[in-house]
Amino acid sequence: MRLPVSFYARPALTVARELLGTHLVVEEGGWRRVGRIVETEAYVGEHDLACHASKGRTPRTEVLFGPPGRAYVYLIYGMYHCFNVVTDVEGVGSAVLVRAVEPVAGLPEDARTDGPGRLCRALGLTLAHNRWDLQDAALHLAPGEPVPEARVERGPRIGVDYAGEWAREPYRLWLRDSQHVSRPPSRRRRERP
DNA sequence: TCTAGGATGATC
DNA sequence: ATCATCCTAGAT
Repeated sequence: MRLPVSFYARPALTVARELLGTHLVVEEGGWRRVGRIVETEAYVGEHDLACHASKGRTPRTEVLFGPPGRAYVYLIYGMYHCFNVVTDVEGVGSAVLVRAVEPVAGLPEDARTDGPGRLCRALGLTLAHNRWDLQDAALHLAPGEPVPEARVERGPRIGVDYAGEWAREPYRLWLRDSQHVSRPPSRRRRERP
C-alpha cells in the first residue's frame, strides 16, 4: 500500500496538502520506522526563489527536475538532513519538504520528530537516500486517515528569509492540533487547556 | 521564555 | 561564502 506516482505528479502545493496524514515508511536492516506527516512545505518551481531549483539545473538540483515520486535529501549546516518528495511533472523543478511527523511505529514513544533535521535523524534518513524511487519498499509513503480541511493550518515557510517576497507565501501547511509540529524560533508555546 | 552563537560539510 | 537546522548557555 503505497502512494502511486500519480499522487506526486501534481503541483507541489497540492501534494503538500495531501501529504498531511500520510505515513512515511523507512525499512532497512531489519527495522521498520513509520511516522505520520503533520507538517510540510511546498517549493513550487524554478521561479520560487526559496526553492533549490531556482539555482538552475546542477548535480544537486537535477533530481528536482526529474520524474515525480523520488526522494530529494540534502545535508544542511553540515550536520542535519532534510527529506523532500519530488513533485509535479518531469521538467518542473519542485518538491515538498517534510518538516514534522508523529511517531507511529518503530520509534520510541517520546522520539523527537518535529523539525526536518530531527525527523531524518529519528528515521535514519541520510544522503544515501537521495534520488530514491518512493515506490521502493525500503522508503515510501502510505495512505493514512484523511485530514479534514478544518484541521489544516497555513503560514509562511521557515528559514527562507533570503527569498524576499517568496518567503511570505503561505506554503507551510500543518495539522492545527498536532503536538508534533515543529516550533519555529520565537513561536509561543500552546496555551494549556 | 527568549536570544545568540556555534557545530559542521556539501555545494557551487 | 552560503545554508529549507538544532542545541546549549546565559540573560530576563
